[in-house]
Amino acid sequence: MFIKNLPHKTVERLSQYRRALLMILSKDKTHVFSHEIAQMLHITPVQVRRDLMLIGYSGNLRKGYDIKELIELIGKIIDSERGQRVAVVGLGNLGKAFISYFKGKRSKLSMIAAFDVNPEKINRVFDGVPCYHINQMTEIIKQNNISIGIITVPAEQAPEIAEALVLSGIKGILNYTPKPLNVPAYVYLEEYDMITSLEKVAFFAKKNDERFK
Amino acid sequence: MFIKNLPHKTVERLSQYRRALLMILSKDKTHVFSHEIAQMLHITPVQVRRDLMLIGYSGNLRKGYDIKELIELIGKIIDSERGQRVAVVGLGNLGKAFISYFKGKRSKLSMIAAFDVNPEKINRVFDGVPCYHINQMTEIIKQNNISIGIITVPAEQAPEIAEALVLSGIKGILNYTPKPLNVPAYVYLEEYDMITSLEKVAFFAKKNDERFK
DNA sequence: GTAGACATGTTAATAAAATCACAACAACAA
DNA sequence: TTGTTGTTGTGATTTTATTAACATGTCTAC
Ligand SMILES: NC(=O)c1ccc[n+]([C@@H]2O[C@H](COP(=O)([O-])OP(=O)(O)OC[C@H]3O[C@@H](n4cnc5c(N)ncnc54)[C@H](O)[C@@H]3O)[C@@H](O)[C@H]2O)c1
Ligand SMILES: NC(=O)c1ccc[n+]([C@@H]2O[C@H](COP(=O)([O-])OP(=O)(O)OC[C@H]3O[C@@H](n4cnc5c(N)ncnc54)[C@H](O)[C@@H]3O)[C@@H](O)[C@H]2O)c1
Repeated sequence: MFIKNLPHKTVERLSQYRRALLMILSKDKTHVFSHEIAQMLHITPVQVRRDLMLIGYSGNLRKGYDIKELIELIGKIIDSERGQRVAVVGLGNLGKAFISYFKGKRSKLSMIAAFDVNPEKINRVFDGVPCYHINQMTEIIKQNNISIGIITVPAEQAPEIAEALVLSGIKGILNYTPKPLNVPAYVYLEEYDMITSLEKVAFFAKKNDERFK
Repeated sequence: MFIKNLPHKTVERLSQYRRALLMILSKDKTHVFSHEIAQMLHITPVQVRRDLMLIGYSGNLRKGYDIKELIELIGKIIDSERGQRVAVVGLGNLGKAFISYFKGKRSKLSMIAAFDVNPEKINRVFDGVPCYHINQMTEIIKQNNISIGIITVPAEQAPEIAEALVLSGIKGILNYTPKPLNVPAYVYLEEYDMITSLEKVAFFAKKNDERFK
C-alpha cells in the first residue's frame, strides 16, 4: 500500500504508534482514543489524528480507533509486503542487545545472520541468529537476499564494513558507530549515537533546572 | 555561556559536530571547512554555518574553522560548567554497551554508578563504574548529586525505576526501554527505540529501491 | 593591481512540521 | 426534544527548520 510522500516524521511516529498499540493490545481493550496514544508518546492528540488522517484511517467518533485494525493498517504502509531481511555486523554488547531485543517482535523483518571475527562467536547461534565469519558476509547476504545491515563493530572497522555491505547489495544501513560513513545515494543510511542523546538530555536537563527554579 | 533559545535540532547537531571534530583532531589538521563537517554528517554546509552563526562563532575566511577553538566553544555552550553526573540503571547488554562506549569520552559528564538486582553484578566494577544494588539507588544518587539517569532494565520494570529516579531528584532521563514513561515537566525525558530506527531504515530502503530502479 | 577561485556570514525565501480552531457527529441525560 | 459532553477530521495558521542567494573577504596567479 502506497501513500504519496508520507512525511519523514510521520513514518517514525507510525512505528511508535504500532509499538504502543501492540503494548496495550493485551489489556483487553479494543479501542483507543487519540489522546491516549498521544499521552504515551508525549505528543499532542492532534498530531496523532493528523498522522492517521494522512494514512487514511478513520476512527469511530464515540469509541476512538480500533486497535487491531490500526496496527494492521500501519503494517500495510510501513512494512514491505514480501518482508525484508536483516543482518547484524559485530556481535558485541550492542549487537547482542539488538538481537535479543528484536527477537520475535516484527514479522516482516527477519534477523537472518550476524557476522564477527571472534572465533568464539563464529558458527554459534545467539538468540536464534547464527553468527558467521565476516569473510562469508557477501556470500550470505546475496544468498539470503538480505537488504538491511546493522553496524556494531568497533568504530575503526566501520567504513570498510559499510563498503562491503554496499558491494554486497544491501539497501539500507543502520550505523551505531560514531564513524561517519559514506554510501551511495541509493542506500539509505541512518546513524545513531548514544552520547548525542545523552548530551541532549544533559543540555535540556540543565536548562529545565534553571527554568523551574 | 548562554544563548537565547538555541533550536532543538541545533543542540543535537552541536554534539555531533564536536564528535566529528574530536575525531579529526588527531589527524594533525588544525582547521576545517564547513563543507568538510557537512560531508561527515550528511548535511549541507549552509546548515553548519548557520548553526555556528547561532553560537556566535566566526571562522577564518581562508582556512575555515579552528578545530580546537570550536570544540571548546561547543563545550562552553552545551556542557554544564560544573559538570553533570550520570548513572545507568540495568547493567545488561545495553547498559554495558553504553558504559564501555562512553568511557573517557566526555569530561563534563561523569559516569558515577550503575544499579542492578543481579547479585553477580553488584559490588563489582565494570569498566571503571561501580555497580550497586537497586535498593541503594536513591541514597547514592543524592549523595553524589547525580542528575541524569539512563534506563536499561527490562521493560516491565521501567516505570517504577523512572518514578524512583524522579523521587531521587534526577533532572533528566534517557529511556531505552519501549515502555512509555510519565515524568513531571521539570524532568527532561528522551526515549530511543532501536526497532523504530530499523523500521525507518526498512521503509526508506524499500522506497529508495523503487525510486532508483 | 586586478581577475579568478573559493571561503564565510547573513538576510530572505521556502519547506516541513506542529498547532489552532472549529465543524460535524454520537451518545446520553434531563 | 434539546442541551451537554467529548470525540474525530481537517482547513487555516503558526512555528520551526532548511535552503537559496548573495555580499563580503582573502589568497593566488599572472
Ligand atoms: N552509537 C551508539 O550509541 C553506541 C553505543 C555503544 C557502542 N557503540 C559503538 O558500537 C560499536 C560496538 O560496541 P560494543 O560495545 O558492542 O563493542 P564490542 O567490542 O562489545 O563488540 C564489537 C564486536 O565486533 C567484532 N568485530 C571486530 N572487528 C570486526 C570485523 N572486522 N568484522 C566483524 N566483526 C568485528 C568484535 O569481535 C566484537 O564482537 C563500537 O564501535 C562502539 O563505539 C555505539
Ligand atoms: N531501546 C532500544 O533500542 C533497546 C535495544 C535493546 C534493548 N532494549 C531494552 O533495554 C532493556 C535492556 O536490554 P538488555 O539487552 O540490556 O537486557 P538485559 O537483560 O541484558 O539487561 C537488563 C539488566 O537489568 C537488570 N535488572 C532487572 N530488573 C532490575 C531492576 N528492577 N532494577 C535494576 N536492574 C534490574 C538485570 O539484572 C539485567 O542486568 C530491555 O528493556 C530491552 O527491551 C532497548
